[in-house]
Amino acid sequence: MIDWARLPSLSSLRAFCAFVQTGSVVEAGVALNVSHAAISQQLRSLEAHLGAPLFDRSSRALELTADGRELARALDDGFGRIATGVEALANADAQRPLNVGCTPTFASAWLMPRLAGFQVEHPGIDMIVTPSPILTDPSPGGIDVAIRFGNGGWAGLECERLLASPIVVVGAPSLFKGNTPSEPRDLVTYPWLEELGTTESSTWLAAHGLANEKVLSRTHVPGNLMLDGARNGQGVAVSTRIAVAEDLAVGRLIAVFEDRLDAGYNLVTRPGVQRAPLKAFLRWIRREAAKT
Amino acid sequence: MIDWARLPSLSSLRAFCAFVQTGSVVEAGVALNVSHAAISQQLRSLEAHLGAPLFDRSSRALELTADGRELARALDDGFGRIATGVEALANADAQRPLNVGCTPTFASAWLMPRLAGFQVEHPGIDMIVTPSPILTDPSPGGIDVAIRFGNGGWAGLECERLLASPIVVVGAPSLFKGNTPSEPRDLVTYPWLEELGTTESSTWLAAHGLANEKVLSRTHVPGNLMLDGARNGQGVAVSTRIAVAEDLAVGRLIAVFEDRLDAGYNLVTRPGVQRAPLKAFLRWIRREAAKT
DNA sequence: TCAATCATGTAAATTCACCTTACACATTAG
DNA sequence: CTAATGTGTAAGGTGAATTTACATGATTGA
Repeated sequence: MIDWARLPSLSSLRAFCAFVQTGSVVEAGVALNVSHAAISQQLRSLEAHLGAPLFDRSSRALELTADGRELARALDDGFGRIATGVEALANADAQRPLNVGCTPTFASAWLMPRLAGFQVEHPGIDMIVTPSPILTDPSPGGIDVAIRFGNGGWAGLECERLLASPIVVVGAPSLFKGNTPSEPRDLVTYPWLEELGTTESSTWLAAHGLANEKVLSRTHVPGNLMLDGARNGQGVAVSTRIAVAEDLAVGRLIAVFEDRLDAGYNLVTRPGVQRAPLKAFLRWIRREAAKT
Repeated sequence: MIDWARLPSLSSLRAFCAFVQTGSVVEAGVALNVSHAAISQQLRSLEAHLGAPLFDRSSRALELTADGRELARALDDGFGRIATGVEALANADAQRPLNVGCTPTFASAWLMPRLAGFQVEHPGIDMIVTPSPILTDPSPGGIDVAIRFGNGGWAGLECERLLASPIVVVGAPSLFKGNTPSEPRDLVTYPWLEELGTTESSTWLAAHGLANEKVLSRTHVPGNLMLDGARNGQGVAVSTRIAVAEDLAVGRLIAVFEDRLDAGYNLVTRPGVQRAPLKAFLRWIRREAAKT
């Protein structure tokens, strides 16, 4: 264990190290971006603290004493190791891929089509998109940012609205055969599709006073298949307007109900420091969202 | 060459290192003798500077991330090396013997008899006394302090009056046979003794208007033998009152002339920092001189 | 040999990084 | 549940470090 109290001020050690490396008080000042006077005083205070002369001041140019050279070696080693460690961290940090968590639906409908643009802008940053229907929290070394649907309120996380998007219930035109449901209750006569691990359909039904109704059928499918199924007319699905925007536009799906709630997709991050790649991604995705 | 601009503040690195070693913010504060809040802020600023999360703050006790552990290793190594270097220097410095330069006469007459007292007070400090008739300057790694006769004015050195002492011309009673000289001129009829390498006799004669007088004889002897010769009645010698005090007191020598000049012995040191053993010696010798 | 230049030293004023204080809040233990 | 413990944050204070301005002494070149 290091006895910090016995160490001289780190500034003075740094000044000494810089002086040794540059060979002059003036240049050491340049290296540390301070005036030569600052260096001069630090060197003096270092000598005073150690109680040993480090320089032979008999000529104009300072020369190291034997003691001084010994200390110089130690400092060069020590600070060198520290600098290396810090650099390594900065690099490792920049290179670890950026991990984005979101729902499979959002990933395929909104994120993936745009992601190429980000990678063109930031060729150095590798990415992992982790689609998962369940809420996975950002964690150090894991997910950097999650894109979640909802209206915030996740404890211990920072949340920022990315895109407002109403919840919609969709189905293929072939499913309704021109007989579009007009009441939520009408939907219980249709088969339902639901993402594995979620209960969005129940939640939606409950929100519309149909908590105890039994629907025709419920099919749980892996996330990315839910909308595929809906497009094929296999049932109705609860989704978000954003996720099905394209399908609605080309008429592949019909939105039979749309909730005007203050909900949407959010950027969810850990509070505190954000590493550089994450910051770049957040800047980019905010801009993309604003384009919509 | 280290790129100092890229390094985070050394204080924050130190705080992080202390935190790792102690395992808690509070204890790190204790180790560095600051408040826990100071540590907390430093850690935060370090994370911000590096742009990488170093801690998992999900529970109360901070836990290091993988990045954090890596940095911790680097810092522990680096600061460890630095601390070792500094310690080594402090020790080496304290152990190198203290080197005192003075004239042989002063050494044997004044310094050596008292030196035992110093070594009793400071058993850890080894000493070298380097008697030399010529002026040897204090230098790093060499003489720590010189004790010189004169009245100052040595360029580039610090000078402090230790003992006032007139110059005296002495001879053995047997030499004068009761016929003590009363005029400086009378002395040219006696044989002279002089320290090897010095010209004190000529200086003294010149100072008394006898520059061109030829004396009976001049014998140059190694320093410590000059007074021995004088005691044996082999001639007159120029010395200082201090150096012959004992001889005068017991009547072994007679001071035939005494100059009342502002001269005496001085402590001559290099300006700047003084290592611990030197400081102790200076304190001691000032006290000894004051006793006289 | 003399000024001109260059490198370092010093003093005093200033600034800003760092610290303390004080309070808040969360977690763990009893 | 309350108390004890550990960390976070804000605001304000302080001193270490820095700058500025000038001095000194060495070196260089005319």
